[in-house]
Amino acid sequence: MVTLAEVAQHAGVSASTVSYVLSGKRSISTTTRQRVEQSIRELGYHPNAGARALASSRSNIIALMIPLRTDMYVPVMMEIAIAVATTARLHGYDVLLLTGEEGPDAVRRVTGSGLADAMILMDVELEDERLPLLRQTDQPSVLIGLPATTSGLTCVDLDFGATGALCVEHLAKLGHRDIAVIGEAPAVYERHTGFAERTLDGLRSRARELGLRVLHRPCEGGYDAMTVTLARIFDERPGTTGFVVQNESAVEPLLALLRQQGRAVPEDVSVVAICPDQVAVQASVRLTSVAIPAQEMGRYAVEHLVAKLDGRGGDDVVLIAPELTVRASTGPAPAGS
Amino acid sequence: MVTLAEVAQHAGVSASTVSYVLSGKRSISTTTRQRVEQSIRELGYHPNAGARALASSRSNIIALMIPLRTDMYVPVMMEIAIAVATTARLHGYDVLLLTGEEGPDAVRRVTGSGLADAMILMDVELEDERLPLLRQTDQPSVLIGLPATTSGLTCVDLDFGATGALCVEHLAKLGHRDIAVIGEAPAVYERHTGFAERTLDGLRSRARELGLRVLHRPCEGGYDAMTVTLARIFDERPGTTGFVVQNESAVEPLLALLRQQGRAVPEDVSVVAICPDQVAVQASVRLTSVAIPAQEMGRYAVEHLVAKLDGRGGDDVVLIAPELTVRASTGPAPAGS
DNA sequence: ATTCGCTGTCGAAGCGCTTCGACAGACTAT
DNA sequence: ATAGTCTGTCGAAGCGCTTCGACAGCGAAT
Repeated sequence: MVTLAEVAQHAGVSASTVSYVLSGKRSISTTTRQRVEQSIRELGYHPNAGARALASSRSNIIALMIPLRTDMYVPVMMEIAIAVATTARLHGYDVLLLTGEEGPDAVRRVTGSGLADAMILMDVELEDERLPLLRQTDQPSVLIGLPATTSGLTCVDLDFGATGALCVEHLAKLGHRDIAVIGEAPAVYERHTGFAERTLDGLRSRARELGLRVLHRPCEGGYDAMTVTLARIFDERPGTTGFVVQNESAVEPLLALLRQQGRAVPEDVSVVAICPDQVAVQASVRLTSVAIPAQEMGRYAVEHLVAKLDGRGGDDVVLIAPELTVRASTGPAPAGS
Repeated sequence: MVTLAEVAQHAGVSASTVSYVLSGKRSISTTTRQRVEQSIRELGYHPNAGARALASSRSNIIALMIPLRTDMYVPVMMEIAIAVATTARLHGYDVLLLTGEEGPDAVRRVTGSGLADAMILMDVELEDERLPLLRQTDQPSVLIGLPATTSGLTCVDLDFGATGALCVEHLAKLGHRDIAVIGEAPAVYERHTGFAERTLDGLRSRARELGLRVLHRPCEGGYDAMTVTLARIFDERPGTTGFVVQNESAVEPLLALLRQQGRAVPEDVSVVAICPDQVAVQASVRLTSVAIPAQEMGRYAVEHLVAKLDGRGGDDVVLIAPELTVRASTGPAPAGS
């Protein structure tokens, strides 16, 4: 293992000079710099991460806490994780992967040990146990998601309220009057993750303004659950022609069942989904959808943290404006309805 | 930030004693141990990761290199990542998330800087550029996947050869004679990731022994590609009654198209998939499938590394035996065929 | 010619921990 | 009673780096 001292000796300078070449924190003459850089290359030197962290009290690592559950939003989480890792590298940071399993203890461990300089938390609940710890520590953090109170915190999320409103507006514009919302599994509402409620609130209040009727049904994914849910919906509101789906594992079952019942999409029934673009494009009908901006959230989170670690920027709640992409699953409401 | 020295002072012992309490590397009297542990709790002490890494040349971190691509096997990769993170924590390790983007440089960086004690590599190609580096370094590593030559390496993977054979055996036992294999996208074969070829080889040679006919067609996911592929298959082999699908994004399109063409599953046509259980269960027909043992691979990789870091165990190639779960998509071949 | 302020370099201290050798004291075996 | 063996604890060295203050050398300003 090559050390700073060896590089220094090889280049005929002192260790501190090499360090300054590396960090750029003091000016170094061009000739010296080149000589040092040459030595670094020749010897294949890599600074020791531990020593660096100890001396500078900076680990150049960002911790990313992902939910343990793999039953929901897997592609979204993956996309966020990859965006975080990629963006972090761009700024010279590495990413430590934590699972939600450890809960608040993980936060304590990371802040206490100096393992990471900052944290990104996903799957934030309204009254998340980790929040008090984040507020106490002076280590920067970003939440992906929105808790009940955000004072002293930095958050980024899709504006789910606006998303709900946007979906219903689109359907209204096409002449649909009776809207059904296929929501997340009941467990999601019980866990108080917030985004599902926010979507619903935004959707309902816009629907009220536009004079639409809304029926909301939580739904586990899969064919069996969807069969029951759909039957109930058409029972209660036979005139339903617009669907908003927020559960990606309900999308394909819904389409299959509608087909099976002889209801054509989009001629008889329109469907808007809130899901990653990939799901929308790969479905059996290309879905009009509002995408979940996973990449953008991941990138924003890292960039905010980097800025904060550099002494720039403050707390901040960013709600990303939803964008609705029209594809093949929505069309004018049928004349007879 | 609380340091070892402060704990030592608080407990009225020397710093080294506290260190030995923490590591258990020397015997400590019960009374002293308890006093120290008490102080640790009272002060909320967490050892500084950097200092520890520097002094012990052990970071207690395992690096996990995941592919950057999010177009394939996302749930599998996520499951592996989570299994790795969870298992690692169980053994006192944390996980550093690297993307494949950096390629061999990432390997150099990690081994050179002592950022991690060991690495797990996913998405291994037959002639992977990272392999020479792994062979050089004395840092333990595990590949998830199988390169062309495995000498001096540790690998774990599903036994895709046996998987192919198992699928074809199952169909043969049910009386199917004409089998079509829906493979991965052509790009996968060109990238030489190996598993697709191995599946095919195993499948073909078992089919030959059993006297079955096999037609193999690579296939991009999605409905349009599947439509073309399926048409060609029934064109060339109208008597095809058994399908083996290795591309999870082709599964649902295939089922939909078969339904649409009036071919009932499993009465007219049987389908075996090679995919995560979750996909198999959530499909519109519950699929007979061979699962990809993501958790098991992740866990094995970590446990092997931990053993190696503790000075136990050596190089080793582990191929996990496939298990076929019979669900609702396979049945006896139709009488007339 | 003297002073001043740069620029570029060096030496040394110290970050918080692990680990090695030393050793006091309590036992056991002779 | 003596030597030998443990057990439990301590002090000190050092891991490889960053960073602070010091300072030599130089050109610009007086």
